[in-house]
Amino acid sequence: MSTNNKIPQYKKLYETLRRHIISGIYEEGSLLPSENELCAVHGVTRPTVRHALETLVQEGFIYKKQGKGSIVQKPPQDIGILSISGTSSAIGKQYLQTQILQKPKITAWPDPFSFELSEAEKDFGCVYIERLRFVNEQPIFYDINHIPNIRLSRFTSRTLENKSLFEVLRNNYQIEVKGGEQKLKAIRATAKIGKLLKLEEGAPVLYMERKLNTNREGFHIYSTIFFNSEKHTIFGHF
Amino acid sequence: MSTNNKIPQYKKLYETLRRHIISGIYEEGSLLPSENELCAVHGVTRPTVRHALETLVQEGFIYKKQGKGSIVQKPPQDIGILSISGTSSAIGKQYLQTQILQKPKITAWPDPFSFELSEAEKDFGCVYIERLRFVNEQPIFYDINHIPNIRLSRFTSRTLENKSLFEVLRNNYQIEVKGGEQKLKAIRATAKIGKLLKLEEGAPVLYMERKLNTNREGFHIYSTIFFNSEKHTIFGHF
DNA sequence: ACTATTGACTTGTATATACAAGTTGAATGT
DNA sequence: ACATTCAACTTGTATATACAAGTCAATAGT
Repeated sequence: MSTNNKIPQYKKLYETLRRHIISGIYEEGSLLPSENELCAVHGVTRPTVRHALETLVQEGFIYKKQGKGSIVQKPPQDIGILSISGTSSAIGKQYLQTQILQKPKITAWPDPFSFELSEAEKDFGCVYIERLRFVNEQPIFYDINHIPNIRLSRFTSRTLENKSLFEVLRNNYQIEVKGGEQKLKAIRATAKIGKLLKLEEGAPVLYMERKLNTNREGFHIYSTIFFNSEKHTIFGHF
Repeated sequence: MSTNNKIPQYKKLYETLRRHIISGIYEEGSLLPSENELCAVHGVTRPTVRHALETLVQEGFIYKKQGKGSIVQKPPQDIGILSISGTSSAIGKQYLQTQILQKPKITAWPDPFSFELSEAEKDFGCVYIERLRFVNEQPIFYDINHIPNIRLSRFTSRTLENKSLFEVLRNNYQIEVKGGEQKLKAIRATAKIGKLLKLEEGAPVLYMERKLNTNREGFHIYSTIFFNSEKHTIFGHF
């Protein structure tokens, strides 16, 4: 079979439930099957089921209530990461467009680099991507990404247009973002940033640098983000 | 006894280990006793010990490595919440001073309020606190806090000067912050904000609104923060 | 002197079971 | 008609056990 049996059962169950929640099989606010039902259906014991559910709780897909059950939540965009909350209306994916300014390109790490790199990361060089995102045709989000070039075959030829970078990494390379750290600042737009985000020079811009951890040890995603917060807000769960 | 036995064992063990880590009994990078040792010492079984350790992992106090053990990390300031990272040097608590602009004061909720309130929260009114924080005598952090006035007896008479609000809530009211959501913006300093943070009017200021969840259901902490990011950065884990 | 293997540790996954505690709706009693 | 009790669910906590898999140092073999 294609889905290897080396994957632990609790993780398989987690993946299944996660897929179901994302695909909308369970309505927001509705109950998941009870733990005992899940045991019966998937042929595992309750601790295993609970392990899977705990992971879903951690990532915000469900919350639990004793005596009641596991309640499905509106799936967050990403774990603890960002979503954009507009002043006008909720931003569905249809309104968010992504333009690739720099296609994935293999290069050396910038020197100096804002974060400290592990040895493995230094040795392999990195993949570099620049994107500009639009909400209702207005540029609001300019991000520069550095990803270590470790076991990312054919990554540079993948198209990221209007796709989530995280989803590509997850689906094609089994890389999952697990958390990370970030630095935040409010800065004045430089001429370049102002031009990209259609702001006058000197306008306040939200600036962030982030280092994201993944399930691959020593493999981190580094992003620098410039955000036009004139009409929109960055919204995050944690 | 004073420590009630209704507290689950895994939680007692968690509290104990947490206290030990914070007090510095375990050096950063060193190993915690193995799971089996902890079983023997505390008279519980491995799943119980593992439950306690999982909680510590989630909160960033330790991380685990299969075959090796549980490794102690530099305790984070708070769960997923903020710390301040200076340009000059690491900021120890000795350099961070807090001035209370508005002592805890019982009042009605502002109307309108940035976040939606639960019924219970609306009914009870709130406690209002304003603080200004200094790093090396420079003001960098102005925060406005609203806390629902539910079972917070004698809170208004407590002194918060140079104490963590979270620690007071945790130690005196058993309220633990569990996560939350936030909105981020970069704005121009108004006259008032500029004066408080010693910035010229119009200078970029990092603005955030946050709603923090706690272990008390329906009890949230609401904060509005203005941050002077001229020389410092907000640093956060998630 | 160097390499490979073994064994004793560690954490990770999983089973089977039991009872406590919170929720809910149906049955019961007034 | 209404309130109370109760039974059948739910998740929460905990025990006891087993084996898999990763780490590391001592041991044995060359």
